[in-house]
Amino acid sequence: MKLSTKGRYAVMAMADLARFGGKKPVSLGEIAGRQEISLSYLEQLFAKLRRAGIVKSVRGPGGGYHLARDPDEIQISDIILSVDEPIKATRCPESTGEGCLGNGNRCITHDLWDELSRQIHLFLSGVSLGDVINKRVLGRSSVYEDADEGVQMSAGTRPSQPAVHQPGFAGAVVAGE
Amino acid sequence: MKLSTKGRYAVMAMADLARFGGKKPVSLGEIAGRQEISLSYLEQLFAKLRRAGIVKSVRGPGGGYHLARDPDEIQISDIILSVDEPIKATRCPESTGEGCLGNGNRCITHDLWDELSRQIHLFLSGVSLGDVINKRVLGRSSVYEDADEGVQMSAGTRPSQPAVHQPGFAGAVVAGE
DNA sequence: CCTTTTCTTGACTAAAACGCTCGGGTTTAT
DNA sequence: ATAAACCCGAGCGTTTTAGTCAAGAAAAGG
Repeated sequence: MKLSTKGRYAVMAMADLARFGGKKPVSLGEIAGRQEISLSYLEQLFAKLRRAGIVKSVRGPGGGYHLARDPDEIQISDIILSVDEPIKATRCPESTGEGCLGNGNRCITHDLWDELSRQIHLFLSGVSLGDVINKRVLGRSSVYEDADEGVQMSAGTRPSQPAVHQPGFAGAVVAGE
Repeated sequence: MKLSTKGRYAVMAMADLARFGGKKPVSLGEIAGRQEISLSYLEQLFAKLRRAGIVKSVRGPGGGYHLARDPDEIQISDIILSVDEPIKATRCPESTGEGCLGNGNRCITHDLWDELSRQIHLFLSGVSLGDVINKRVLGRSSVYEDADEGVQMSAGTRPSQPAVHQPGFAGAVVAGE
């Protein structure tokens, strides 16, 4: 799974839709205005979201988009996977296969990326649109020092220092597989 | 933080260095051969790793690189942060500030990306080079269903279904901030 | 019917990033 | 002196990103 600004825009737009959508469908124009995303770009995103079956469209004047399901039933990972294609595997021929390197041995770090990828997906599929619009996502707040235990790997012995977090970071990416 | 193949190569190289390094320094040529990474590219990576202080160089014939610290004291996040710059914040002026959008309100999804970014960093700073070379990173194995609790957000009520994992994914990315 | 609103689709593009090469240094052991 | 290795910066081809543009089709309202 790949997360870029495209995916972020999609989530923003979906959150907007979840907040302002009721009986009446919401037009892309409204969303574009509120979220400051170009209309044509939104059109592309919603085309994919519709094909993925997480929104429904109503054409004609007064038309727009509906969520296809309850906000609590739409995971963030669903949204991102709809708009950001699975991405090509850079090195490492296939997940299940053996050799990453030419000589046939699996690269030492393979499991690490696998696990990271899994963690990210786990996280994003553990958060629903409903969570987001109801602010059920913890912000830059407290609870953080003891949340440490939350992501540790089951097998890891960790004699090292307990994760100093440089605060100024931008984003995070995992590409390839 | 940003994760690309550059970061992966860096981690692979560092893992190689950790495994094959002893009293004698390891030359980039050896690493390049074993890990199938171009020598010149490795040089770039190690220049950054050296500036970050996690490797030490020995010049001249018989020279090469040493780890600057014990493998258990080097976190994967250290490596990645050394080679992959913090990246520019696409939208959202600054982490601490108020308005993401022009009108001054904070975008709804801001906390979500913040939290995701934090989770990834948390994960990667919870794994050391030592963990990687000693296979203390759990692979595509078991233990997974109950690890579920591990990444949930402290505040989240989650009425939704418990995270169906589509197995076939590639990687994962979070860009921006 | 005609017009307008809105979705629908596909092609195209400028700019950036990525992954990588090249060519030339400098240091130091032998 | 030679050669092994690190050191460093410029450049280069490709891909991805983020977005525009243009043309169309559906449906509501008059």
